[in-house]
Amino acid sequence: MAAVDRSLVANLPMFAGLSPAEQDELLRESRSVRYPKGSAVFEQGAEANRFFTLLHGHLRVEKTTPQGQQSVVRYVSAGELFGVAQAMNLTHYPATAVAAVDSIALAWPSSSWQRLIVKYPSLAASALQTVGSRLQDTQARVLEMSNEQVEQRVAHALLRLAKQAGKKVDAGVEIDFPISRQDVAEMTGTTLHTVSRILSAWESEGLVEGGRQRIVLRDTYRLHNLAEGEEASQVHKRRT
Amino acid sequence: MAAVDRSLVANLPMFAGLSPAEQDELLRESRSVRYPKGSAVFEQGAEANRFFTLLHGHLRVEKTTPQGQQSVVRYVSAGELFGVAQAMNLTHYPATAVAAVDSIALAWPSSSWQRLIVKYPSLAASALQTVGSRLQDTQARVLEMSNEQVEQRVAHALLRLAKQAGKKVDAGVEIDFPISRQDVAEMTGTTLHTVSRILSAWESEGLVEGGRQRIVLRDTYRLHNLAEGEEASQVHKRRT
DNA sequence: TCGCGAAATTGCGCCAGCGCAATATCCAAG
DNA sequence: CTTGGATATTGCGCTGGCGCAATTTCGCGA
Repeated sequence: MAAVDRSLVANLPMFAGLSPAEQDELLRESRSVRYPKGSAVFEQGAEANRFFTLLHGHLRVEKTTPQGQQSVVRYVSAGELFGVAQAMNLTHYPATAVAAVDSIALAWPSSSWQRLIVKYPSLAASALQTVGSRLQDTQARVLEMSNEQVEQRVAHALLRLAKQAGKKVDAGVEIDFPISRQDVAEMTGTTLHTVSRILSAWESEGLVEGGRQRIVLRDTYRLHNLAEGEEASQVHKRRT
Repeated sequence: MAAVDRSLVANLPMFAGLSPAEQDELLRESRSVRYPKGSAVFEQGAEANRFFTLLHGHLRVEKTTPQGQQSVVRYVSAGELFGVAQAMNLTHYPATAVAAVDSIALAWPSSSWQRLIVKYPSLAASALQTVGSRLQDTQARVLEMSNEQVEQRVAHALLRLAKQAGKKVDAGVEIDFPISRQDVAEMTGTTLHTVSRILSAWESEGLVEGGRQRIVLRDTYRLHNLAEGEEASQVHKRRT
């Protein structure tokens, strides 16, 4: 597809440790693809015939149980390697990736994976690290869900989102893509109702600023305290 | 240490795809270490200076939060590669591994990892697959904790344990290592009280058979139903 | 064999958070 | 501008499962 210049990708993790010539060659095997907001990059259960690096935008990765319940697994930001199912010996994608905003990704055929990692061992290292840090994150989430109250989990989730995709604005740090209360609920294992209540309470305390599909963190310090359980906020105590 | 014969390890995942000579060489770089029941193979936060393959026994991998709450991350069974923190670019172990029974592991110095994966690319593939399937498991757990009731989660946990470390006995399938109610609670994100209540209820329905640090599944079929939420058991309805 | 400590059981009361439902608000399409 | 659908807010009642605590059971070491 559209030719992508090496300079655009040279500092992506996936291309780290490769010579310019090698980077060019790797690039030549890829196609760049545009994904309009709301479209799926791949679907859970579909054959895993490509792997990707996100050049621009944000993806929401979600998983649906056989019973039909959905959860947001994570968000992918620009630069990340994703869809490497094949590398873990999965023949099918274990989740669905949907563009949260208009996005662009580089795609390689999965069939090249074996050949590529032999030729460029740093690719395997890159993948291992990607998968490893995802494992860390996911385990952290399990710990949170085991040991923390809903309010703390929501605080953690927002802080993580802000870190990963935060944009500085006057009011504070804004999550750089549209995200609904429902999405946050699916990330934290609760309901949109509870998330809405919590955010409303926080808003009235000046911790965050809400909006339709929009969240701005105004006081990350206090949110941090909340996340660590150092102080409970007043969600349930009605103002008198 | 004690010389380990190639024939003992040839069919471990880690040694798959290597020639006998290569297997021997890999073996020569390792030491085999005995871990008596209750002893730690490595501790969370310690420098990750070795990686392992478990030859015999079972390990419990647990993680403690800064606030001091503990969770059981998983159990390691014989044959598995573990402690590969270094491969994911972690300098310290993210969790503690404790021998649930007397166990034996092969240990390599982490410093060899880089050299070994260059020499034996199949090692990287092996690690990638190990980490990948752990990621799948962990994500499955997140889904469970988001969408399922405690009872279903406990059922899932037991079934997974039985699959991984089940020993057939007359009464059914027994988990092949000592496991307390507390352990199950820490795997499912609940309290030992609740687990105890659930197991008691199940016992009186003939689903399982309990004991001190001992669980036998008697009716995996009905447990499966429970796990999938097809039928709720009668934990709370007292018999009249 | 006894005694101690870990493991397990069980009753009771409470409350965080869910389910339900009504309403409000916003955005995009026509 | 209007309409319809998605998104968000909020009140109310209920309950699953936790916290607390008393008691029992079991296995191990002396």
